[in-house]
Amino acid sequence: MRDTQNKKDEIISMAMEVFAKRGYEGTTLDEIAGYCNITKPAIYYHFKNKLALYEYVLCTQFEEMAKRILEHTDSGSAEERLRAYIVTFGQYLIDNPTFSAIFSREISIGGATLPQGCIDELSKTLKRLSKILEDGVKEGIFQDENPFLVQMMIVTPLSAYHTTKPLRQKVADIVDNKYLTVEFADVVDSLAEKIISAIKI
Amino acid sequence: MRDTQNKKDEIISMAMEVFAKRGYEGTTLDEIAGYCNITKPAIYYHFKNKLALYEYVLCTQFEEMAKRILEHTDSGSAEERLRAYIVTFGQYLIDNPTFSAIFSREISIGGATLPQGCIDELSKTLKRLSKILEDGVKEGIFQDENPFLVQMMIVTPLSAYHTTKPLRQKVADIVDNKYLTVEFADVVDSLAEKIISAIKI
DNA sequence: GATATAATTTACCCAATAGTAAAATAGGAG
DNA sequence: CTCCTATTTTACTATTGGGTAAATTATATC
Repeated sequence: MRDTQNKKDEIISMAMEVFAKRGYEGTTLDEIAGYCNITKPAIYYHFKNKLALYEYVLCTQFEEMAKRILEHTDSGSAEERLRAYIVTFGQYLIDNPTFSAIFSREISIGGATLPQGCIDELSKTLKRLSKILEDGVKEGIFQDENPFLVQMMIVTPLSAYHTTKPLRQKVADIVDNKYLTVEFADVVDSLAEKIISAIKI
Repeated sequence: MRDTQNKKDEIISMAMEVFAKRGYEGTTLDEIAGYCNITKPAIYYHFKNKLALYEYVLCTQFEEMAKRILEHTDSGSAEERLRAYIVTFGQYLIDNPTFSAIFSREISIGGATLPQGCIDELSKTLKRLSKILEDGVKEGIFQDENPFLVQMMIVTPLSAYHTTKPLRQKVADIVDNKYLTVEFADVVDSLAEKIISAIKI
């Protein structure tokens, strides 16, 4: 048999890019197939249908993201773990540049079509964040905060900042030039400090 | 002539709902027409095509939002104006419940397809925010901050929080129940205090 | 009431696209 | 070399959905 795993991986990788750029509805399997130098029915050999491919891509990403966050936030003070939570998420976006568009779009429809697997992974990260915030309160360093809001304050500005580079160029004249050239990694660090200082007692 | 403006307004209103729920690509003109109890070609009498309808809806909303923000942030101390900026945006989402989904989705694709009119309106709000932050620095109460990031810290958590109510229900068991029932207006106030405390000296 | 015009419908066309059936091809095992 | 199975292609179907032309209906004005 031929090396099908490579081709399957290529399909997944290209699918991510196209889904990120065009959204689920705007994506055509022909476009994905084209990037992989295969034809559409070859995709159907590897995946049941378009939705299954999308959900596979989505779940893989959510799993990987949750795994990384949990790994990096399991020890240290509450403040250290909160910082790690934010920075790890930011680093995940850097390492997976197509994820932020897909993630933002799913959030924008309230996760209505998010497969259960993704919701479970999201739950894991939220649970971890809740624990960190709770521990911070016990340590006497954090105020009591709504974890939903803190979660939103972390993931949405970062993924949006990541996707809106072209938009910032278009409104460049409005703002001092020094802010246009900021590295995303610095934005992540800056956000982490702001959030921590916002919830510290 | 019949009262076409009412019907046109109805089309716009229904179009907003459907675009919010399904995204641009996922929206069909037949669905919009159905909600208005008319047929598809009647939409074409009022609008050139699907894109023109979408852009009309989008621009109308962006204009109204920018207008409100500018009106409410033109006097007071930098801190007062920053708080007003955040609260006015939050109130706009409350008053226009379909806007947050549309807005988030546009942000998620980096504003790539955003018509120039919307970019101009967005620029106005960003310019205002930059001015507020600058004034705060002059007043000696704010640190020097990246206005792009502050803008993201305001608009993205609020619009995402607003759209993800169904998602929060799905992960309800993870988090203390008291956080599930928080009113959105309180979330807005809470975010405003956090952002202000984060950038204060 | 007749006429003009505004608004809407019926009946289409056409392109795009998800999905399928069956043939073709490639490569490994015997 | 031959057979078997995995993989992919060719050729197709069916449907959806944006868009249009022309007929139709309603309404205001004279």
